[in-house]
Amino acid sequence: MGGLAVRGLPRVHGGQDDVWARERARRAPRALGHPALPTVRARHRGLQGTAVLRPRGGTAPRYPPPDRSCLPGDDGHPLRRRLGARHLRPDEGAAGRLHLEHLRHPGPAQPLLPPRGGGGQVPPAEVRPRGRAHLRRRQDGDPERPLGRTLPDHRLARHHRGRDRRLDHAVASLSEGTGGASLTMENDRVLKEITPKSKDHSQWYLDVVLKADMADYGPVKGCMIIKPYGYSVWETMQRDMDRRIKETGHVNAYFPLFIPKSFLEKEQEHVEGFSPECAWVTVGGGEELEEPLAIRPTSEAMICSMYAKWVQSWRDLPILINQWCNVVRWEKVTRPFLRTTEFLWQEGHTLHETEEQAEEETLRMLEVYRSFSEETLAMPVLWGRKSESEKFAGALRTYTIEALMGDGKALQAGTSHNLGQHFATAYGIEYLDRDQERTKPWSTSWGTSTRMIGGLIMTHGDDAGLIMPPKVAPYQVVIVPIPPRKGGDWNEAILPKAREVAETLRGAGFRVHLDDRDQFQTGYKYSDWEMRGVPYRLEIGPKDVAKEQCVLVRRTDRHKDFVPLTGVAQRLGELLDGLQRDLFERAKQFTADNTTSVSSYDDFKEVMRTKRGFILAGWNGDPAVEAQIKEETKATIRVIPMDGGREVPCVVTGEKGREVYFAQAY
RNA sequence: CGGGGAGUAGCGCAGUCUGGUAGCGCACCUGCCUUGGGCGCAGGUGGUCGCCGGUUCAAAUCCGGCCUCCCCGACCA
Repeated sequence: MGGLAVRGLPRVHGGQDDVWARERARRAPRALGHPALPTVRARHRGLQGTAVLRPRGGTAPRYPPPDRSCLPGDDGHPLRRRLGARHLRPDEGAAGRLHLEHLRHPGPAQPLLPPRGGGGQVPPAEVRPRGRAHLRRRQDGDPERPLGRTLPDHRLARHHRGRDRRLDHAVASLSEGTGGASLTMENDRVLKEITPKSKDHSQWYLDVVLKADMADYGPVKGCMIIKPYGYSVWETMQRDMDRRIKETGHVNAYFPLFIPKSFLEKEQEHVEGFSPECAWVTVGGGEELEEPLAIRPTSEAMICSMYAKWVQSWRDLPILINQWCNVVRWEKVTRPFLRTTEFLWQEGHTLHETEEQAEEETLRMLEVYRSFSEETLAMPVLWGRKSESEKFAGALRTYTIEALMGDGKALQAGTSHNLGQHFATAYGIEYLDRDQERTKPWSTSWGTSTRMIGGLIMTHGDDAGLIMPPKVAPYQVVIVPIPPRKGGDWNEAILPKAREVAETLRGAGFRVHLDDRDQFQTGYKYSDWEMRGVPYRLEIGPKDVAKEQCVLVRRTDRHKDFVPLTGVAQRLGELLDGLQRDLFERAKQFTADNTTSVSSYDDFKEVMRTKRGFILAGWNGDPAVEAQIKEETKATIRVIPMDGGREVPCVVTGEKGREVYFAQAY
């Protein structure tokens, strides 16, 4: 967050801290039995409250503090979270009960009002069936009809058949086992509401995205809602990427969403590439527009048009502008984060005097993407050049980073284009150079999007749900206080200690959440936070309080560390660093294990039929051969190594070729 | 855009074949009870059965049309 302070403006999250002071104050009296303030109003007021100016500088926190204003499951948040599928638990025995789970924001720790009816007894209610049936029955005027559910025999039989099938299904899904769950252990009571990765990778991905509360479907195909938990990841990624972009000399700006049709049509190759997926606005203010407006699929057309106006002299160069925005591409097949009709991204657009400078810029940003992906997301990537058929519409050369996903398919996670002078020509960008010659500048563009979140999920997640790399985790640690056995009030001993630990860790700059919901048992909370990928869980119970210690449990393997409370912040920092490293190494190993070098086309096909992954093979440079391989194996050239690749025979024709990476693309 | 599957309560589903009272589990609400890996008991709330039309005394159910979502294939970040 340190880099985002703007001179003369208050820090936004200073205001957030203020919100939290109010929140704590709000909660305190409630525990003593006073009526709670209306949560939503309190929160709302807090958000609008005056931001607090805080001194800049000082010790930079090890991890940026979270924007806690909108995290679900956090105290007082008005949103509730609902979960999906349930499965039969094996140890439920004959009862065959189906289980439920649900999260909500915490209610008061103690009842605010005395129980109704004196001793908490519920007055006897009229016995009625559920649902609406009884209402109609009242109306049918037949007082003799029994209350409760009655069905004609044949319907009753059908009903039982249905229920049996349901139970059979539940039992069957259990006996199929847990696949390759890294967290599976004896007596694991974690319910499987997530399809195992090994069973159906696509379904696993969707389950995780929805149930970990990252996103939800909207009313329009391909337009998802990024929920607070998911958006928090994006914000953290944004902060990190934005810093890297600025460190390399760029500044942010914003260009319009609507692009006149004529603008888009100026670059031939560009418009051909994008017109199939363009959304058009043809009516405004109730009238047909004279010229249709494209909703930006990318902003080259708009930005280059403006650059034409702005650039007169070599002294105006380079222009180094980045923009954070949404774009729309009308996709036929959509998946949350990976391919959505509307998505959020960052697009940089630069102008340079020489080809060398443009190329240097293109490669510099490729390196920014590579380091961001590997250092921040712990997502290892291959990087290199795209083939002609895969390059950006209108570009001279396209470079990319590609990550290998768990199902053996490659994900393009960021691209950087040297646009040559194509766009300068098309949009009439000219300037007087140092020799007083009229000259066209060289342009570049580069982008990364919310798709990276999809890559993040698939790179690290397991059968228990998400695994968040510490650097982008909305919560780096969640504190689960464990109530005392028998009668003890956890308000007295455990919670105060837990709050103290939370404050200590927050003070050390960690993103911390204290899960003090009292309507859920600890086991439920464990599973819940595991599903959402929180890197470390901090347990603190009566035994721990007595020993002045706590337990830090790692998300990946549930390894436990018993840590004295005095050194908990330092230890947590080490553990998070370690986990960030481990996640990267683990993913890197996976990529290495699934990169196969082949010398015959038969081997190529065999690998694509079985394990897939990256295939390193010779290619003679002929687009026809590339197309043939795609046709026959689904694999495309993902990356041509920066040095052009080793000289080896072409895997199809046997002619002289260069070694390139193939894979099936997302 | 082709092939497959699905729209019934917040979620997961039965019921549709054979038209005749809107159901189950969980979630949610209330009270009690529990809490070191998804507690338990009791009582409650909640649904124009995706939309439009048709057949019928009567449609979640039969017929026609439309829409949406998911999965697998051809294009893209």
